[in-house]
Amino acid sequence: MTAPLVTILDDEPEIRLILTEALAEAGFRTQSFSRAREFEASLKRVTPDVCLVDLSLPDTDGLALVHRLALEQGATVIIISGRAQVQDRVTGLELGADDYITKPFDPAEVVARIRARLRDGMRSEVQGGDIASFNGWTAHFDRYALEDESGMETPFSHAEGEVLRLFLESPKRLISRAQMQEALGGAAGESFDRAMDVRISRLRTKLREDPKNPRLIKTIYGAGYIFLGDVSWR
Amino acid sequence: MTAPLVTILDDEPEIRLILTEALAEAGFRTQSFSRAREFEASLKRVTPDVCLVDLSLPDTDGLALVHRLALEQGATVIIISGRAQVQDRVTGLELGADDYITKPFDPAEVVARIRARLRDGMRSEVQGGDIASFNGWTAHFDRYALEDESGMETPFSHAEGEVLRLFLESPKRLISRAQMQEALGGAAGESFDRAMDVRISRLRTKLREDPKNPRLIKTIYGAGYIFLGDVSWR
DNA sequence: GCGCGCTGTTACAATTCGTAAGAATTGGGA
DNA sequence: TCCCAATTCTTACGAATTGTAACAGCGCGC
Repeated sequence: MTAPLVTILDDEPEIRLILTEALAEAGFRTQSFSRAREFEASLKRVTPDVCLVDLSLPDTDGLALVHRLALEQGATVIIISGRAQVQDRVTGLELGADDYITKPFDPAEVVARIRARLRDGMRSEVQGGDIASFNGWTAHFDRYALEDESGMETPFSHAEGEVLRLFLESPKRLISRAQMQEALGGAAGESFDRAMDVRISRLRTKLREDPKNPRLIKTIYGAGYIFLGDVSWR
Repeated sequence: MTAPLVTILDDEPEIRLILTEALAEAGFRTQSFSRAREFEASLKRVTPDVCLVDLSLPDTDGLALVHRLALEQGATVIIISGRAQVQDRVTGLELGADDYITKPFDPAEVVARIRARLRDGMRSEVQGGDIASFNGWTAHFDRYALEDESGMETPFSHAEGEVLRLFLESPKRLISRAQMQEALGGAAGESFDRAMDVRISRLRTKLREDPKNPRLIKTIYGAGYIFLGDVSWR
């Protein structure tokens, strides 16, 4: 799978530089343009996944460009503009832009917003199911099954999956009982806390833990639990 | 076509009021909630097109809620928060939110951003034909038949087709029982819900699912169903 | 009218998951 | 070291949820 392509259209060289660097670091391919004419010409050759467009361009009406891109070409457009008035933002968005970021901006936020746009392009596509491996096991959350080293699968229930996911999301870190209740949606204070023990117990069984000597799910007496194991998500 | 449904989750009554009015004026249907618990309960009945969520809720960790909504339920989430730091915005977006608006906000901008989200929901819905393929099967809705890998066809009924289409239109996403009733035109509350089980059971048979270990139509106890399988429409 | 397939209803089996209760473990203090 | 109370584990049980077979009503074509 090739990296997503992001184009930058801005007449200030400094902005182009900052964005190019930040995007490259985030793993995107980039192309940058200082003039709308060149940019539009390039569209005949490639289709960027996201277009960053500055509105205040010397050679074109930025809004008209956005409109062409977004509504006619169906491109994903994020406006980056120095104009911060609400009215500007509203018109930009109404004209078809997918997002509107005002200068000065933080590159990290730009990256996060680009990712958000790419995500909902993905949503209908083959979303890479969440799969995590640890110590010989592979947890397939998409199909609710735990895979053995030998390839044998043991199904797990929704409730068990919630616990397992919580562990795999914070391995080698103490997870207090309260945090777990919170994450599992249980209203705190109730007698629900005993149910949590049972969930963990059942999960341990499926992971074939030795009760005397658990290797993956450790109990910290009086504090909570800690999941050991080297997790890698895919 | 009914107006899009936007839900508001915020503990400040004033904010709810402002948003409700602005959204109603913009032509949306709205539902507002002050507590996460109620909100999540309502999701079992309806599927909002966009969820506005305030992060600073008294009864839940807002970010965890956003994560559940966005990644597990596949909902479109816009965070509305008083926290304006770049770091907050980035984490919110990384966790799956589609947009992040900081207070104080202008209702007009909120409306514009909601519209932007709805637009790209449309974009992927322009799927054409009446034929869908998934995991070796091909469903021909035009002639009510399921085609095997080997080309063998099994006819399916109208009722079975409704269920199958619903699944194929939202693969890898939880579909609650209530949503399914809604989509299948069943008046809720009646004993019709058992009929739905039967439809699904029959569909499973035609898909030759192993009752002990279904691979395509998974049951999420207490929540609904989820269709795994990589769907492509033609 | 008759037969056939579709679909909802009912009844009962299977599964999930929280609760309760007793057993086991832990850690502190005598 | 030994004992006790707090905490945690495990098992059994039961309520709620879900699966599915069997049956019945309906509509349609012949």
